[in-house]
Amino acid sequence: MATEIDQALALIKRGAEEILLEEELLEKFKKSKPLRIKAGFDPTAPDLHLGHTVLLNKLRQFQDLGHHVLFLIGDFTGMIGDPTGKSATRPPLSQDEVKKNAESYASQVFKILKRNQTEVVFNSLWLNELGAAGMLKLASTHTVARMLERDDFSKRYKANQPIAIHEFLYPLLQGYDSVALKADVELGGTDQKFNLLMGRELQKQSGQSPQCVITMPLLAGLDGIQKMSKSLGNYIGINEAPEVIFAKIMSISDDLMWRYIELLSFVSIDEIASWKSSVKAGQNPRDIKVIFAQEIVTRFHSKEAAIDALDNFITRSKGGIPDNVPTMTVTIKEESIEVAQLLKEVELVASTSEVMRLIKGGGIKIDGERLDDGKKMILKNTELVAQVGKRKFAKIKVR
RNA sequence: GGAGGGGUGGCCGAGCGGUUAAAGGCGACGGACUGUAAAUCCGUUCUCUCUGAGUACGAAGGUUCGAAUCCUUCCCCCUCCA
Repeated sequence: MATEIDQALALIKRGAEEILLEEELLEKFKKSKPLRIKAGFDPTAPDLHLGHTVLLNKLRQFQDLGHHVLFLIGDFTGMIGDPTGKSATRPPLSQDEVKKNAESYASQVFKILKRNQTEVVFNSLWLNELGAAGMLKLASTHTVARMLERDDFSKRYKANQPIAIHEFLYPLLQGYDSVALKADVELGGTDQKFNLLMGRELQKQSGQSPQCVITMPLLAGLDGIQKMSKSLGNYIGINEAPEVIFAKIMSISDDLMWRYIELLSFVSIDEIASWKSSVKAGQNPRDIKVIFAQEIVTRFHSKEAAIDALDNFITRSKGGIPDNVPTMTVTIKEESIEVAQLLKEVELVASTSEVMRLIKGGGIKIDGERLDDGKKMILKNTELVAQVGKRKFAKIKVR
């Protein structure tokens, strides 16, 4: 019996940054009844990327151990916007929008989580009830000095950056969520540590046994510097096309590659260690990336898609045009259209000015031929394959 | 409420009446090299009907032949005092 719990603990510990307090978690496991595992998410339109899956995978592990996941959508706290990072106050979303976004979450999240062990909850349910009086009572439990202990706040304070009063309320509300949900465990990124601990304190104050806090490392974005996020454009989305996911993984730097593998791969720790030693012995790290890219594409698409993506990748690296480039159809009124205009039309580039620039640098090819004139006219009823840079391709039909 | 400092292109940051689409750095993008890695080198970096034109330095007005640069009002941020 003891060994089973030890195994469970080991599983949960893998990849986790920190567990507070581990002994308490062990105690909770020993009670051998399903625990309530909480994790909070933004109510904004979700476009899940690999960074989110670090956390989701961990939730899934809890489910595999028989526990119950409380998937919290912060539709109330979303009005504040978590001050972590740079987000400011956001306009509140309408009920319809929240509902739509929740559905969108469901369609993505259940690629990882088990439906029957997941409960989707909205914090507006209890936070709307809290009222001004409740809010004041909550706010009175902590001091400004305590709030300034939070790394993010103190940095901004020292740097003379503004901190709005309501931002102080965010951690309190998130903590109150744990009270309302009677959470046993809360998961979050390392940047959430302060907020997660707030939950413990508030639970203690209201006589509950405090939740355990598990922080997961933040997955670095493709730039290797900032955390992965959609707004920074350094992400790999789980809904992206197989070839795109594959290509993005291949472009990860060698140093960063190992962090991705450690946080995202399901292969055993021993296996990863053997990869590392073979690279050390001279194997091309690219080969490891291929294996890893296959695993990820398989997870979110299929085995076949992963094989195709690899073929695609090989073709491209030889300078060829891959088989399955996306096809776009452009309908024009005139008899012909300028290439520059056309490329902008299909959103291969952001502006015609950009086309002109790229042409000067030799970055655009049409049907494999380098383009040197942005004003070249393309006639109606023609088809061509356009390439922008090394990675962007499109088959364009002009009608 | 009072005193002072500040708001420049994705970011940082020069410029403080004309030669400024705005130095420099970072980032980003393209090219070469390569393993679509790193490093390095070269080029680009507001838009458009692109060897020309139009918009741009918090917002709106004004002074001037000419303003990011001077004046007025407004908005926002920071510091100190109350």
